[in-house]
Amino acid sequence: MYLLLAAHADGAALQELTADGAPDPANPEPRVVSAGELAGVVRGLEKWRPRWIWHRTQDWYPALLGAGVELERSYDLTLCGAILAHSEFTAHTAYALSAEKLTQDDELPQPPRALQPPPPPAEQGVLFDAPALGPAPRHSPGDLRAEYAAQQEALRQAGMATGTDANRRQRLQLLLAAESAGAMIAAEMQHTGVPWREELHEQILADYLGPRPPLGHRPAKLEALTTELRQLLNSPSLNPDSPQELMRALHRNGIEVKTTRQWELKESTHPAIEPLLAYKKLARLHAANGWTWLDAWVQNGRFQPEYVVGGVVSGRWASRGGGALQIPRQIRGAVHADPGHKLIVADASQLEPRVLVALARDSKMAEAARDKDLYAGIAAQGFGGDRAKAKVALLGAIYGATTGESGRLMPQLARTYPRAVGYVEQAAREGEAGKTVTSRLGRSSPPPSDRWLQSQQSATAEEQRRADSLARSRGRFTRNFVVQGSAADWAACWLAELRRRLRAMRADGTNAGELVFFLHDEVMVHCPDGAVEDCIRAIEDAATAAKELLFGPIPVEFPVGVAVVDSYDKAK
DNA sequence: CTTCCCAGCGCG
DNA sequence: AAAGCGCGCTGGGAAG
Repeated sequence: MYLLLAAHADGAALQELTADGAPDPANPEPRVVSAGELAGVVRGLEKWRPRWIWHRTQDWYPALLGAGVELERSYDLTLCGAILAHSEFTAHTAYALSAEKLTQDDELPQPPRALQPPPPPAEQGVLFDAPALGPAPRHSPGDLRAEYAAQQEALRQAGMATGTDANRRQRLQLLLAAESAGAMIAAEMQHTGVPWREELHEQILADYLGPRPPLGHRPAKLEALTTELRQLLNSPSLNPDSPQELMRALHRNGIEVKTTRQWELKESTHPAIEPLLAYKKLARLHAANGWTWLDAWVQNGRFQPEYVVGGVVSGRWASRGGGALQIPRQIRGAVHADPGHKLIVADASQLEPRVLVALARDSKMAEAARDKDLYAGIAAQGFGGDRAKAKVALLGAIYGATTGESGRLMPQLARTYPRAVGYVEQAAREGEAGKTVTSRLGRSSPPPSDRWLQSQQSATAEEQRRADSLARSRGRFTRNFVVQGSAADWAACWLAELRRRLRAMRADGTNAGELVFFLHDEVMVHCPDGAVEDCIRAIEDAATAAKELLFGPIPVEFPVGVAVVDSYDKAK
C-alpha cells in the first residue's frame, strides 16, 4: 500500500497510490484531514503497513514522532529525486534529462502549523504571527503523485541502458529505500537524543579548565596559560586566540613558523611551545564544547542534534547544530547510559578498505581481509609484516597520496593488489577527464563545474599547470568518492537493517534498545541491560545483511567491533 | 553594525 | 609522523 501525504490548506491531503504511482482506481480522490486529526489518522492507517510518500521526511515525521506515532517505511521524494537526477544508472532517462526538480529550497511546501515542531522558547511569538497557514502549498497531491510516478519510471528504466547489467535497477531501488529509511532514522534519533549527563560534562570541564567563568571571561586554566605565554614570548598584551598576533609574537622570539598549526609548532623546542599547545587544546574544548555548548544543546539529559541525510555528496550524513559528528574524545565521558541501561557502541572495522576489496573483487586482498585486522593481513602479504606501512599505503591509495611515505609505497601496493589499486586508479582517471563516478548502489559524483571545464581548455603554460593541478585534485575526489560513497551505501543499509530488527524486537514485546547515534561507520544503541545480547546480535546480523545486499555472497567479511559500556569514553 | 572568509581543529 | 578524502564550528579579522 502506498499513501501519499501532501500539505493542504486545511491540514493534509492523503491519497492512495498504486506501486507505479497512479491514483488507486478504487479510491482516486485525495482525502483531506485536518491538522489536528492527522496524527491519529496516520496512526490508524499504519496497520496496513503502507509506504508513506512525502515531499520531505523532515516536514512531517518529527511532529508525528512528537505525537507518539512511529512509522515503518516511507519514501522521501526530495532525497530520492536528488539521487535519481544525478545517478549514472538513470542518466539516460527523461527524468534525469529534465533538470526541473523539486529540490530547490524555495519551493518547500509548508506542512500544517500544528504539525511543525514547537519553536524554541525565545521565539514563541512566531506561532501567533502571520496567517495560520502560508499561501497555498505549491505541491498539490497531483504534483507529488506525478513526481513519484516519474521517479518510479526512471527507476524502472535504470537497468535498461544498453550494455549495463540489469541489477542496477535493484541496487538503485535499494539505495532509495535505504536513503528514505535513513531520513526516518535521522528524525527518530533527533527525537530520542543521545543520553548526556550534564553534571558529568561539567565535571570534565572543571577538571580541564577550572570552575565555570563569568560570561566572556577565560576559565582559570586558560587565563594562567595566557599569562605564562605573555611572559615567555615577551608580549604583555598577547591574545593567543589571534593567529596573526601569535604569529608576530612567535617570530619576534625567533620561532620561524609559517603557520600556527600544532604539528608545525611541534617542530620547535622553544619553551613557549608546550604551554601554547596546551592552550590551543583547552581553548578548543572551551570554545567548541564548553559551558556555552552545554547550555545550548543539552536539555533534560539528552543531546538532540539535527542530522542532515544526503548532506554530503558521497552519501554520508552531515549534521546541523551542536557539531554532532565531531564530539571530541575529551567529553565522551558525559555520554552516559540511563540507570538499568547500557550503551552499545559498534563500528565497522576498516570499512573503507573492505569496501574497496569488494568493489574491485580483489581476491588476493580478500584473503588479507579474512583477518579481523585487515591491515595486519596486508602487512603479512606484502609489507614484511609491517602493519603501519601497510595501513599508510592502503589509505594513501584510497585518498590519492602522491608524496611522502604513503606515495612511495604505492608501487609496492599496486604490484601486490593490481585489481584493488586499479579500481581506484580508474576512478581517478575518470575524474581527471571530467567524467562522473558512481557508488556501488548508484549514487554518482557531481559533474565538474563549468569553471572546471573551462579551466581545462587553457592556452598558456601557466594556465595549463593550473588546469592539471585542478584535474588531479578532481581525480583525488572521484578516487575517494567510489570508496567513501560505497561505504556510505553499506552504512545506510546497515542502519536500515538494524532499525528493522530493533523494531521487530519491540513489536515482539521484547525490551529492545533504541538507536541514538550514527557516525559514518559507527552506531550507538541505548539498551536496557536485559536486551544487550539481542541488540548485539541485531547489529551483527544487520552488518552481514548489508554486505550481502550490496555485494551478494562474496568471501569478504565486514566485521563489527562492539563495546558494551556505561559511557562513550569507554568504547574503543 | 552585519556578513563573509579564513585558519585551525574536531570527527570519520 | 603526516598531507591525501569528506564534513561543521569557532573566533578573528576584513569588507561592506
